[in-house]
Amino acid sequence: MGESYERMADAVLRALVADGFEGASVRRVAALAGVSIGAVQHHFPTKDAMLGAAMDLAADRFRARLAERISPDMPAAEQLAELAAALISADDRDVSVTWLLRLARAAVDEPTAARHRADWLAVEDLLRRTIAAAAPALDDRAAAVELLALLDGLACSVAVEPGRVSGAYAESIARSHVARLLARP
Amino acid sequence: MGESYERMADAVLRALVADGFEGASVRRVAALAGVSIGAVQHHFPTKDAMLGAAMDLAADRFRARLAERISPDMPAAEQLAELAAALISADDRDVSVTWLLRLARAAVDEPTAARHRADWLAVEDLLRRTIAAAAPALDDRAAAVELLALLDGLACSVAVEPGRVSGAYAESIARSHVARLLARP
Amino acid sequence: MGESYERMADAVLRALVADGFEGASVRRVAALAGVSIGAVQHHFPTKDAMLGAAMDLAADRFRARLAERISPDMPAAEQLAELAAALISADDRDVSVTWLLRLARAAVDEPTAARHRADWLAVEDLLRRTIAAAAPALDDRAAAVELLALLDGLACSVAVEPGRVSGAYAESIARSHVARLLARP
Amino acid sequence: MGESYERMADAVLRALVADGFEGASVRRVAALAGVSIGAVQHHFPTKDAMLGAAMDLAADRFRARLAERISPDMPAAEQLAELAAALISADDRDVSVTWLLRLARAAVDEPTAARHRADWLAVEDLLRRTIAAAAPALDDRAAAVELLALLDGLACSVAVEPGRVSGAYAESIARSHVARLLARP
DNA sequence: AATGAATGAGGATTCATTCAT
DNA sequence: GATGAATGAATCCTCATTCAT
Repeated sequence: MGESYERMADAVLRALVADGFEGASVRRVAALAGVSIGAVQHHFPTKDAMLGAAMDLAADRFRARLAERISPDMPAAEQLAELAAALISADDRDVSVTWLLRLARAAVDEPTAARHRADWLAVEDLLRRTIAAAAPALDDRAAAVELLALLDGLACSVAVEPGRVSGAYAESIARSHVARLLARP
Repeated sequence: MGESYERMADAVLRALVADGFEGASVRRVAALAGVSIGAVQHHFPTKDAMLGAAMDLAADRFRARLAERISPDMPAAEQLAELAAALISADDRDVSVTWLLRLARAAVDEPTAARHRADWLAVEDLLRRTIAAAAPALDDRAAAVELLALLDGLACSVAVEPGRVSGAYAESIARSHVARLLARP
Repeated sequence: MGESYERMADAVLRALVADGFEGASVRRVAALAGVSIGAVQHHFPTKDAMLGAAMDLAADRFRARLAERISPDMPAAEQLAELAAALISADDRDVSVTWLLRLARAAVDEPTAARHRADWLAVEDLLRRTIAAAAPALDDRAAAVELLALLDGLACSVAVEPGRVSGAYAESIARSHVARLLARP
Repeated sequence: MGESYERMADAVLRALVADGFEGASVRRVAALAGVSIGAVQHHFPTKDAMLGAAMDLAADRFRARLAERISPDMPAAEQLAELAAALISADDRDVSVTWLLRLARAAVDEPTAARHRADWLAVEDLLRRTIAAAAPALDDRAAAVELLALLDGLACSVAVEPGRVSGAYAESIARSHVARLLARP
């Protein structure tokens, strides 16, 4: 991809996390990356492409984090707990803020919504399969939807209100939820 | 307040829900409300005032909805279930989208964050008190935080991915969660 | 219309005549009119509107010129000769250059083409009626098309090659053509 | 010259005819020719060179057309009629539009004007000599200027208003004009 | 001969805001 | 209470051009 490409994508992410979509102007990104405006637009022909690259970068980082934590050799129950903890993204504000910004944009921008739907369908599916493996008797669909919604909500709380809900507290709640879920009769 | 004031505030809300903060320009609001630009700025001296009015309008509508559903005479358990159902805002996309937009903005804008924190602290408190009344043996803090996060997540899902999570499905999940919560040993 | 509106439209015309469409940028027009960029765009929301206003201004000036020269009391033959002389626009380079620029734009821009066609159909019609009045035996259609094409060509020559075809020479050619036309057996 | 050179020059012509000078950007030409931007600029170091190549190409095509139609063995009267018909360029919109674009540019750009003047002086001269050969008694200068202006005007009409003046109608008018010219007492 | 990165100026347009009416 | 003129900064984007490969 080239060195400066990544520096630019990272600059977009920083601008996004610092000031939201309003702050992610081509000018500011160029300044943050230390390149010319034209250079930014050479790599990202349109602003949507620029934002998309930032979203992809955040997704990549999130997936890398996930791969670090979870291995296929773990018991399914443990995998589920780790998955839950990872989805809160408590330790990486960049990822959680970017995700939240994309979520809000998805509510008012159809292309973003399409990508968000595809991603979240995949995450729901992953949760379902893991739940089914760990507790075959459950209604895996309902359990997955509930768990994913809970994790989304917790991620929002940690990102915006760390004073009310700390990352550690959110993680403990998520782990309790998973434990209770797998213990259901 | 005047008739045109409300028409303008409603226009802000519509612009916000249609296109997010980027679409809520003074121009567009004036066009949507069918008044001149100057008229909008006569009532909302600054853009922040304009957005604030929209947020207040959304909050008012949400509170009205809540008051319709819940009466102090209900049993606490029933109050909790109704509260949960209401917080999903499944039947009023305007409210849920506006709330989501404000949430995302709170992640990158401190004044917005301050107002959001105050509101959500109050909601958590309301949930805690209701939970404490309905099931005194529980850890009301943890239960309230978990429930609120779940409802936030469900509201997001319904607003952005109604195909994956319908309003009715979200409500059934919320009611099951409350039922399980109150049934804990 | 307002005083500054006319000053702006005139500035557009000057920019157009000085440098063609490439020179008629909003920036330059604002500078030429001595107003801010925003002021220009307050009156001309889009660049096409700006150019259209300039075209209209040129058309107005041309019509005023025409009205000065021709009165309904003149004999039809004299009217035709005056009309021909006026259509060369030999004495107003602004008008002839603007007309030529619009003609070229009409070749590659459909909206401009539509307006040009409507105008020239009307001019052809005026010529036909005048020819029919002055020399009823002629094929007025063919005579009008030929005369109009000749005048267009002469106007181009005078505007671009005054050294080869002076305004006076062009007018004498046009008058000879009209005289020969009306003398046809 | 190379194969790709011609493909590029042709792409410039197509871009020019499709959208005028504004559409003839290096980018668009590269896209139309299916080559890289750098490739275009390798052959045409500057944009003016690129436009010049397109003009030359159009001139070449026009000259080829002329050579097809006219031979030195024809009677002068016939040569004149064929010359007139060819100058309308009724059957090659690319040529007539390119010529019209250059004409308009000549009105506001001195270098273009210089080239246009040289070309048109040559054409006038050719017409004069042919007229002098066919009808020695005429004022060849005036006749040539009038004929050339008529043909220019007809070419414009056919290029921009084919609905009002078809190519065939323009040609018949031109031929009548020549016939009348040569029949003058 | 051809490519693509990089530049920086300039394009039109939208924006929130001020002010006089 | 309402209007519309005016401002100037900021928006994204396209442009022609240079340079290293």
